[in-house]
Amino acid sequence: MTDRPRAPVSAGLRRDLEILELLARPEHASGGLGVSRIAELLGREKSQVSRALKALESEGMADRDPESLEYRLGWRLYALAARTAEARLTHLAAPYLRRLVAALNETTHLCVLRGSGVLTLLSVSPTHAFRGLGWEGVTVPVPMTSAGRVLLSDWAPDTLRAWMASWLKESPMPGHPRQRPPDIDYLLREIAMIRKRGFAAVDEEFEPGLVGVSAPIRDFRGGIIAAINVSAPKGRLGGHLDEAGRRTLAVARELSAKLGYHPETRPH
Amino acid sequence: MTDRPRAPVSAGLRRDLEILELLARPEHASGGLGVSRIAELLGREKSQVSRALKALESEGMADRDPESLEYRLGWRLYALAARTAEARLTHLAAPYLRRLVAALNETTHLCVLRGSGVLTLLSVSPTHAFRGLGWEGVTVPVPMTSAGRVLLSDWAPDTLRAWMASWLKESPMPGHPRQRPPDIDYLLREIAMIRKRGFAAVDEEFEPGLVGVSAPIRDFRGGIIAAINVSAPKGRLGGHLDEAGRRTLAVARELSAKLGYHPETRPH
DNA sequence: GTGTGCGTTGCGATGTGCGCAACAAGTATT
DNA sequence: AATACTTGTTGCGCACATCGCAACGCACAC
Repeated sequence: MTDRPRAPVSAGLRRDLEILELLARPEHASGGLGVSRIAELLGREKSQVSRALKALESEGMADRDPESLEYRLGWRLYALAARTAEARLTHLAAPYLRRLVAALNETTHLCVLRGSGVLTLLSVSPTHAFRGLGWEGVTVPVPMTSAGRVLLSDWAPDTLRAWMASWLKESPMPGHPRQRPPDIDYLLREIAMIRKRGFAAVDEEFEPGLVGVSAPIRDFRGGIIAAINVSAPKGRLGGHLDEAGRRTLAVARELSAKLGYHPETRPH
Repeated sequence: MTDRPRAPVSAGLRRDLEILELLARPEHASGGLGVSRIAELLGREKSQVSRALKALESEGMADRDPESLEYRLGWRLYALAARTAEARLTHLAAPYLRRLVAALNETTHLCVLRGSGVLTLLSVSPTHAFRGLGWEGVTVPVPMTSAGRVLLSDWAPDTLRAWMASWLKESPMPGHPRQRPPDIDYLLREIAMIRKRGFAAVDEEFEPGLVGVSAPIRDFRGGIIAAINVSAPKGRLGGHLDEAGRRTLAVARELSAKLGYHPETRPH
């Protein structure tokens, strides 16, 4: 307020995205939301929300049910999303994940590093599972998950320390308050092991009773762009976690090859 | 310029979407675009484009390659869309099913793969038929129904074999003891035909006297997420099953487009 | 050296979004 | 029926964010 030297703010964009993010929350996605409720949840003036939503609707970013006057996400968002790099990767990866599911009979995920979290792009579940649906589009903390560690595993140690320090500052563990992140040296040792054997395994570090393995996906440039993850209750997968890791790694290597990766193309 | 009586414009949003739309163009999607080129294509000041893109990037709507300084679409679009795809489907499908009902005068269903069966999310019947209470919430075995076969139809043959094997183990045909599942080679041939002509048809395989056609629904990721099915007594629909299939396919394509599916999103 | 291309930044004038308050329309309460 | 609630939209003045120009930093070419 006093001496902001230059405030490169884009208030409108942030407001619009807050609204869209709210519409995307799973608990609202099915029903839709009205103006007043959105304004209340966001702590904004309903007049602003009304005008913003009208604009969003006229641009196709939100749809409105003419009867109930409730808003939901619009067609244009989906059209745009189809063109992202993530969509292409997801599409290529789907058959590989299905093969892994057929082999292991456990749910598999395709994950990427997004900002300060691990974003799940795609989940594929075996026949006996209730339903995937849970994790797509959701982010989980990086350092406690096998997928997150794999995604960090080609970084230099000092880069990693710096990243981890800033991550700790900005990530107050929303939703998982009891979890404490691992200390950095432990993480570095884990990552060294990941590089050695090619895949990561975690045993109840992220969720009690849950184990998981992950292996990296590389593209033609040689860097890690994504991870394939398998997660399951410890009772089912705990006994043969190592074998699951090797199979995951094998599938990840095939997908990497499909993306143009050659093992000698390692990054600098 | 002179007397805009009331201008409820949201210039910022429009500008941002113009930029995103440009980044989404297939010819740029792989390469990325620089600030000057975007400004030129849009006829805007490059300073504005620079600032707008900085904001978009900070919100995750655009990604920037630090080397080439080129922008492309960001992860957040994908994350927003992925979380709501399912809810959006159930909400959007109803009018399309009704249109199909109006055209064919037969009951139509919206089906998804859930667990080891085909779950019907929504049924729409013509006025003369019994209302409701038909199939919503009910699951039927995958391999004997046209909807089930459609839902499997973008899987690779070996994945399909593995899936089918585990399905046979865990699905003792509850409720339909006299039905024997088709052998796998037959199923593979059927699926090959589905891929070729775009829809599936079954003739009394699931229930004596019952015929049905199904066509796939794809979302912005390109994968099959649901199927539209038309089922009817053979006496009524059997004569023009092929035409019904083509009409179902046409409606399914429209719905897929509404969900953000672009045909060129298909894998090779 | 000077030429081009790129992307970023300072700054004043302009125009847009902000927030209050009034309004319209619908639904429950008496 | 009249009232008191909803919920969503709109008018309007002021403040401030954005626009567009111009200058700048930087890289590369010749």
